[in-house]
Amino acid sequence: MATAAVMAAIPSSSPADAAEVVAVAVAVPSLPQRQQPVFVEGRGAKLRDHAYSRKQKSLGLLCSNFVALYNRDDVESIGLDDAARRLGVERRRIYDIVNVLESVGILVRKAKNRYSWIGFGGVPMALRELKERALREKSGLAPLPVDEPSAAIMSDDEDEDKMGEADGDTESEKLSQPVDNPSDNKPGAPRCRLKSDHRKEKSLGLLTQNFVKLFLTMEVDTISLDEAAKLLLGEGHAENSMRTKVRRLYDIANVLSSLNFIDKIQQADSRKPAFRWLGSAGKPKTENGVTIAVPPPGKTMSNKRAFGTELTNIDINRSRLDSTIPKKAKLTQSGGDILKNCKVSVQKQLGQGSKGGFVYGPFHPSGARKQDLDNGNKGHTDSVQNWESLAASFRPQYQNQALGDLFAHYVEAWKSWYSEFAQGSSMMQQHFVMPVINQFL
DNA sequence: ACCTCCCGCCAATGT
DNA sequence: ACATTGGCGGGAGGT
Repeated sequence: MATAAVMAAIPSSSPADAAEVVAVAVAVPSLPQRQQPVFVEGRGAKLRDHAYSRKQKSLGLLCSNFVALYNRDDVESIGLDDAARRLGVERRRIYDIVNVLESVGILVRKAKNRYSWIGFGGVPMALRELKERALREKSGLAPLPVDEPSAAIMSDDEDEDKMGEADGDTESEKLSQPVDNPSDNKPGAPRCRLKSDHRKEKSLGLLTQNFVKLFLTMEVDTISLDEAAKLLLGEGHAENSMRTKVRRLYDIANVLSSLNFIDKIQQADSRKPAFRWLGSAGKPKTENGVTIAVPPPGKTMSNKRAFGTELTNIDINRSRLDSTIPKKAKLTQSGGDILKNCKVSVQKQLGQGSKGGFVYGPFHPSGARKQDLDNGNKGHTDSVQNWESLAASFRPQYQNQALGDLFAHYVEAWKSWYSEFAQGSSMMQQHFVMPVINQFL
């Protein structure tokens, strides 16, 4: 029975598809050689010319290709089918990629089968959001309701369900246990939106966010996957669910790794592999994951990552920008378009001056050119670069009238978007969204 | 032998 | 009823 799966694994893609993949890879300006799609020689010989290698199918590589394919000025909405076809993978895999990209703000779901490319510029805000939420949860403060909008970032604390598990196996529950969400139980909880969100509680997107939260709030910037799994899961370690959780974390780690959010390292002592958050020191990854030391200047192993720590240096005064928040607007068509257009314009604007001068910051997409630091005026952008400065560097560019106009819409879109899941606690948007946006205006 | 983690079945959701 | 999404874990590749 199960053999069918095994058999199917090999063929998987028709020669035509393979060709397409190659084409994409080649077409991409400069994919760092570390994850060249086509062939991974893997220094160990043993791979016959025709050999099938899972490395060629890794989520990380797929993510790199995905980014390389869509991280450009003219991308508009992304169709899942199209993506799958062009990348030569089954649809299922696209969901994996898209889910984590969305949870870190690089994409937004626009509609069924449709996503909008936000780009790396959307990351700072998403992470800030995440961190805030994480800290809030940590301090036991109200969990910020939030929900839905395709957007990511939904609350949830140490999702722990299914602790107990007493006695032997009995995996009885499974799809039973209405369980709703234990989280979100503040006094006078306005509304329990459970609705059997049970499924969502385990979504890859949520898990991704929780994983990232770990880095954003931990004192150390390194963690092994099973430590993470242990944390993310209650301590009610159900050896079984633990294994599954770790599997998922591997998936996530691989794509985050390909985005350079994190990288795999060898824990100094225990030899145990672990992942390190590359907060503000994005450096091109090397060959095959495992970083070759060369920590950027000022980077020390146990040095606590202070990413986004200074998110408070942003003034809270929200200038005019009347807060009418007209309607809800789910950031569907119109909203998304505005957003997209704005992004395109901005990038265009920024890019025109010095080609390749656009800085992605620490999370420099692996597919982007790496000599983008050549513009001397910025100085050494590498180590100093962090999202805050990235945001700051944007400001001067927006003095342009037309852009300013565009931004008004942009702001509007974000406002309504955020108000959507900030319903109830509008303070959130004042604390984060507004300040950030104000910076731009 | 253990670590990684791809693959695709099939249930939950959405239209 | 059909189409999308995507949890899940078997089990094979990698080391």
